[in-house]
Amino acid sequence: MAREKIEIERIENSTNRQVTYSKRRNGIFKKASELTVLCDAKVSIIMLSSTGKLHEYVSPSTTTKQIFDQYQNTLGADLWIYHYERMQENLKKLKDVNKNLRKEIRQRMDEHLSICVEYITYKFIHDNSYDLMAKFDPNFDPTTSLTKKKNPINTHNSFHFIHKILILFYFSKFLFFLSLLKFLNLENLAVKRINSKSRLIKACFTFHKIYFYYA
Amino acid sequence: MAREKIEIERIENSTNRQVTYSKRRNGIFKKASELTVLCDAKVSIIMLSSTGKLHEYVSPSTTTKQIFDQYQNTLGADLWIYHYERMQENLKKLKDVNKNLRKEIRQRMDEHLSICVEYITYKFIHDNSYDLMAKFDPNFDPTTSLTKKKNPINTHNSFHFIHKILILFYFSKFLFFLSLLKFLNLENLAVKRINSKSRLIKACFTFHKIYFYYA
DNA sequence: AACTATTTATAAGA
DNA sequence: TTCTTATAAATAGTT
Repeated sequence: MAREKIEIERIENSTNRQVTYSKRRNGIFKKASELTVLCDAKVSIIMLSSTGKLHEYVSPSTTTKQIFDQYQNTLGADLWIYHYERMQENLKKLKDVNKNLRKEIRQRMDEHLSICVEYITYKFIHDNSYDLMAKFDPNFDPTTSLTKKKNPINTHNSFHFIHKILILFYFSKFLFFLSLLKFLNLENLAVKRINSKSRLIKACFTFHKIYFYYA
Repeated sequence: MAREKIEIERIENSTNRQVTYSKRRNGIFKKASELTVLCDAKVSIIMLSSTGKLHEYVSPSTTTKQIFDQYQNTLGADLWIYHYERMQENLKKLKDVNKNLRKEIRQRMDEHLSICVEYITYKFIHDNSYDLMAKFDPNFDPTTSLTKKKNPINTHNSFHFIHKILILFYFSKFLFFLSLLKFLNLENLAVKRINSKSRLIKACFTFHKIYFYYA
């Protein structure tokens, strides 16, 4: 469209190419502008020159991003938005899960504890209670009142027996703790604490000492 | 550029407008195509007609999205990508936190348990042990061996005393459980379980019954 | 969709 | 870059 007809092929002369780029770019933008007005259309043009420069045209009253968004929506191929929204959902779900986890730690601990305590208690009592009762009194009768006979404590015969019972009393508690620790997989802790002579195992040691002293 | 010159203003005749839109659209796309070849440029054109239809031109060997991405990068105003990446980071962090939380539940339970058991054990023993010892034998001497005197069980005087000791023995364990439950804020659980007659509280009831029976 | 008179765009040169 | 201008290309109105 000019002094000479040119072939539509890459212009090898760099200067010439840039001049043509500039002229034709303006021509296209002008045409786009006219189209916008004449036909009430919206146009977005992005151009990247061979030198890496960027030029854009966008119809007034809109933005390149708006038009690109509408382009993607219309195509229904907005993988970006798809992933973005999926990620938002995942994020929300994870936040909720996280919150619930934190909230439920205490609760789960309690549940676990209650089961442990219930089980080990039942087992310990079941294993030991009636045996002990029977051991010391095969004819044990709960209807017999102790209050009728008082203070047999000071008799000589009673003394060592009291000691023995007390030792069993403490030792059974010690065994109970060991069972509890074992059940809760805290044996190693117990061993460690024995070595470090913490309060718990100092107490256990006390029992231990008494028990082996008398046993 | 034709039979008549037209003013650049909205074409009111709808048919006319659509025809012009079609012709000029093709003209622009052709020009863009020529520019792409002549000047080694990349062009993206999105057009939205007044009737809502979408048409696009994009230089061969690229995509509209690629050009739009480059447009955004070049502008340095890619808030979308910014948010997307921030969200990816958050997602990763949350996943890690979540994983660690799950992993640490058991550990924390154990830690909590060990502290509870240690504390309540120490406290119970500290509060009760020596009092009980002293109560039954103010002159209690741990160096005295019980093994020297055996089987005082069958004496009449011993019988009710044995019962009393046994009751204290069980009751102290019962109290210990109550203390433990209370310390672990499981009192309500205990009450509930009593009502539902579970194994744990059946056992506690057994102690309870014995205690009040003799007390 | 094709035709064509006319306008518009632009290649080369300044 | 801009201006000029000869000429190619685009297109408005018509068929």
